[in-house]
Amino acid sequence: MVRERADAARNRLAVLRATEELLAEHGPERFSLDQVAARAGVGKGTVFRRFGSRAGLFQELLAERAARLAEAVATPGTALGPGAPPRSRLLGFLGELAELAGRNVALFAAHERVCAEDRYADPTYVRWHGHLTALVAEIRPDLDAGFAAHALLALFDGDLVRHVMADGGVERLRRSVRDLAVALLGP
Amino acid sequence: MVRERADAARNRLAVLRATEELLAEHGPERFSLDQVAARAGVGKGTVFRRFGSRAGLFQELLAERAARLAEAVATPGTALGPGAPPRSRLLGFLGELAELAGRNVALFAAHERVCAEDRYADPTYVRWHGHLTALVAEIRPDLDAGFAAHALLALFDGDLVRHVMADGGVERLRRSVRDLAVALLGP
DNA sequence: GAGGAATGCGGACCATTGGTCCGGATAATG
DNA sequence: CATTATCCGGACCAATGGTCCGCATTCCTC
Repeated sequence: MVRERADAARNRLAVLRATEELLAEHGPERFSLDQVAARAGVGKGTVFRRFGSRAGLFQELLAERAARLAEAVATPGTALGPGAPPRSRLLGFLGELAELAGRNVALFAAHERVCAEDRYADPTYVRWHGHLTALVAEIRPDLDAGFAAHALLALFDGDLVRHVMADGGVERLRRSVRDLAVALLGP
Repeated sequence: MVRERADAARNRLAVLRATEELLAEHGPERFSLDQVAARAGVGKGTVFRRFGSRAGLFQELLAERAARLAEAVATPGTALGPGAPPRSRLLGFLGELAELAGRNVALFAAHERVCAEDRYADPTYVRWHGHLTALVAEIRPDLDAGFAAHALLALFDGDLVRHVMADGGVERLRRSVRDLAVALLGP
């Protein structure tokens, strides 16, 4: 693999930053990739060459935002990492997810909307789902773990998060998620 | 209110039937309203005049399919109606919803996709959500009932349903939903 | 059954937008 | 500075949700 050319790197960052800005400005409203390109001071072709499609752009942005969490989950010895008791791993993970969703509502919404076709194809979703499935299977072997994992991830649906946070902020989201998870996992 | 003209009624039915056919044929793939109009033997304008938008079409179709359930839930003295114990009302309702979702996977998926903008605007969703919220509040007053109701409805996400049913059929869906609900409601 | 008003029809038309393409520009290399 | 591989940009394309209006159909009244 040859090194990324300087202009390519510069443009990639410009596009990502422009997307963030537009997400912040437009909130849940949809915006076109023309706008992204214009904001980034770049041609439309560049956006598509880099990210392949609208979906690719948001997937990459989400992956970037989720990187820290992914690392925390994979590092042994930490509160969320392998070795910790599964129950607290799961609750902790959901808490972090709530934090992440709260700080990136617009991104979450855009990402879902764009991945509606087959969300199971998105790497980040798949990773989260796999993680939760394993934990649920360990804690409540009597449940359909895969199904329960999807159900838990559904709690972070962009519209739902926005709706809940509009009246109660991140605090309410975090508490509601936790209560539901506790109820589901049993004592 | 003046009576619906004969040709209007005929065309409305033709469009609904055409939509059903296309849903059955195309499955989860998206199809255009041009196709619907062509299949119905009708002009595109007719489709839009009747239903207002793509969303309106699927909303009306869903409402039609959900009519029987809505009636069951509202009729006192029946298993799901007012007067029955809340817990069995809730579990029964979810069971019926699973049945409905299983028989209309493509419609559920299309409906969600189209209502992604603001699903809380869809009358059917709102009705279901209200019903569940009331029941949850009665059974588990300690939970955030509105949030829990959204979470329960998320179990019928079109893609999730399709995924679960692909390996286990309606039976697995029904069982998984029930297990999760039981776990959530407590003993 | 005839006449006229009200309503509905249909498909040409529009605007938006995701995605493609290629001639020209730019950056790495030596 | 020359060479070459890579990248850029915006014109272009196709699909599609939605609009519009001249014409046809239906319905009501007499």
